[in-house]
Amino acid sequence: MKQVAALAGVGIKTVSRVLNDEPGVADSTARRVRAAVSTLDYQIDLQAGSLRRGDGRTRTLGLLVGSVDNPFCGLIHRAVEDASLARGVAVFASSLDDNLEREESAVRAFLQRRVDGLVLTTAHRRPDYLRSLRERHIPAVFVDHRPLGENIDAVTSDNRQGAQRATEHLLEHGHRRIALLADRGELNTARERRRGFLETLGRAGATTNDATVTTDLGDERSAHEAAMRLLTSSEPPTAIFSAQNLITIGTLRALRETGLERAIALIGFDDLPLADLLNPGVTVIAQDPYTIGRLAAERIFQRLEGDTRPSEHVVVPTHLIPRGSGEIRPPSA
Amino acid sequence: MKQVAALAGVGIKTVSRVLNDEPGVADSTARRVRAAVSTLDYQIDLQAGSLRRGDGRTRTLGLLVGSVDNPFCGLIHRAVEDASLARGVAVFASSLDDNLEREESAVRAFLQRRVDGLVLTTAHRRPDYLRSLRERHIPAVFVDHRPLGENIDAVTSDNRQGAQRATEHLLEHGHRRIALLADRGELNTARERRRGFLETLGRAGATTNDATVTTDLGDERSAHEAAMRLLTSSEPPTAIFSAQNLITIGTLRALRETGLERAIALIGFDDLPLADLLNPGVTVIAQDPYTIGRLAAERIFQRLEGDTRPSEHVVVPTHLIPRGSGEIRPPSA
DNA sequence: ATGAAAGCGCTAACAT
DNA sequence: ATGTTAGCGCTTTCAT
Repeated sequence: MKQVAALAGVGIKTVSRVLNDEPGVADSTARRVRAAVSTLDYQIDLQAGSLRRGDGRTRTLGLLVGSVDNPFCGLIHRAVEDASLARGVAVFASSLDDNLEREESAVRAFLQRRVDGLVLTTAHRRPDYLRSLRERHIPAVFVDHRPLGENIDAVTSDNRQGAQRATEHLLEHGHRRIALLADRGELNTARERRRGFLETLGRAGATTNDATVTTDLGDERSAHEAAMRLLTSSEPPTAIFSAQNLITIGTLRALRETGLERAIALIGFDDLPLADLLNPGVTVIAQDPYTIGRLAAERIFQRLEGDTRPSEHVVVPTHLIPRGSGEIRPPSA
Repeated sequence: MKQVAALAGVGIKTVSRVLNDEPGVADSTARRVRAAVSTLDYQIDLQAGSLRRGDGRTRTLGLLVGSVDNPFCGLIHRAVEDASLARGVAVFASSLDDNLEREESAVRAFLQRRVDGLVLTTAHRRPDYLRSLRERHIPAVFVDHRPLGENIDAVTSDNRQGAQRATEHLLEHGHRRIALLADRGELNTARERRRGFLETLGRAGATTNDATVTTDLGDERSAHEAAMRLLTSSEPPTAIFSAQNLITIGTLRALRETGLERAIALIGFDDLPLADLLNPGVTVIAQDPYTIGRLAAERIFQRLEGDTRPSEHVVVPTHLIPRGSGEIRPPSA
């Protein structure tokens, strides 16, 4: 900046003013400064600026999602990016992998780089770093998974209602023996979905014995194994509710292998690309990850602009997309 | 840091030494410092440090990919993240959207934040910012799309060879009237794939008239329209080579709508999730985005460690995955 | 083994 | 309208 000032024949504060579009610079001066910037191919150092700036802002956000190579997370990421780009804010992205330590170190890395705010998915029930964030007045919004406790901004899908809807749909189509294949039990999304499932069954007067609940399915492979066990058992269910993306895929493969894809109903939580082109099409409870990310980013920026309203848990509705697999009726019906 | 020093009863340089694991601090002193850090919940400011540090490194990388919500890009991103995490480096991620201006401003945003290196996908043939990067000695590696010119590190798929392989596969199965549905012509990946396609046809003695080439298909919708036009024409092809992800999906929908999915062969460039569960399964030329990202990140870190070997274009092989759609024979055969 | 002082590139505050 | 000076939080350099 000193060099630019020298070349333009002005003081460095004038260069700073021009580059930050501050008022009080004559047009002719501004032009000379811009010419010098261009000649020297100068780029301002935002980091150095943030060190001295009144608000201390780095124009940087930290984003922690399940994994950056997961389509659901990709859309959240894209929404956060879109909202940030419009405000000249850059986004650090990291993957969580449902790993408690990874989460801690990712948040630490963000703090050490002085991000202005955080959009976080958490694997913790009560993350330790929440206190640090509050002390530093760094706004955080949780997406997808939400920690316990009050006073926390969060945006999630309506997991319970989505699971209810799926279960009702299967009941309406005559099923009574429905199996749930669910994610790791510590995750609150998984718990909410299981609760919605069991409550709906209970309300319909189905005994719990009618339902087989398998939890702690962490990946496609374990879901596949669990589904195979179910399908080859002496009393297989007439319908399956797979409460997560990868679990749905594992189940689909098992159905295909056993040739039961037209005999046993399936509804999956979360949409899959190409789900409509399969035969039968896969009925799903679709989430809206872009909206989740957008709302989370908007909340962060509101907080950064001084919004001090009480924190809020925003619940984004899901919707059922019937495509065939969820409309299969049980044999007896 | 001053507060930590005061609490621990040492000078601030000693705190700095402890936090950076520099030698020359007595064990007992280090313990006192760490206790103070913990009491005050202090996190070092890496940005401020980089301002004064000899190498000026920010421990930050910029990543620009097609779009962060694209599964291909997600895997590149994940690979770059994995390599960076191991080195204590954080990653800024941005989406390109095949937009020239967006690319320029993303790179500018990275430079203003003083990233140590860049992993870039480009929509330009000759990006202007290359000069700036060289002047600043900021290493950059291009992934997927590569700019023209020498002296550029890049990691891409073997687009030409992959297209050759797809075309040969269709020829071997008896096809002579093969249509190519391709991406925007400016993209060098698209050009390479078209070249591989046409060369292979030529070598087989097929006249160019036998091939219908449609280019500039930017998204799923336009691909769908082009495929519908092709399939409902008076002389439809007996096989289609769709040279990109979204184009394959658009083509699949068109085949499904016209009921021709078992009559006309299809090979897609780039794998699709669930492609094996469709009926028929979708034969593809699979790329290896994780490897592309991993090699790119490794190259960046080599450069940062002082490697000055000549730059290199690393070509990652593709492989054909036969699943049914590509093995359909033409009616006459 | 430890600390004091200078300075990285910028912006705030206060000149002029 | 423009410039000067101090100082953000750290690391470097050089003392002790």
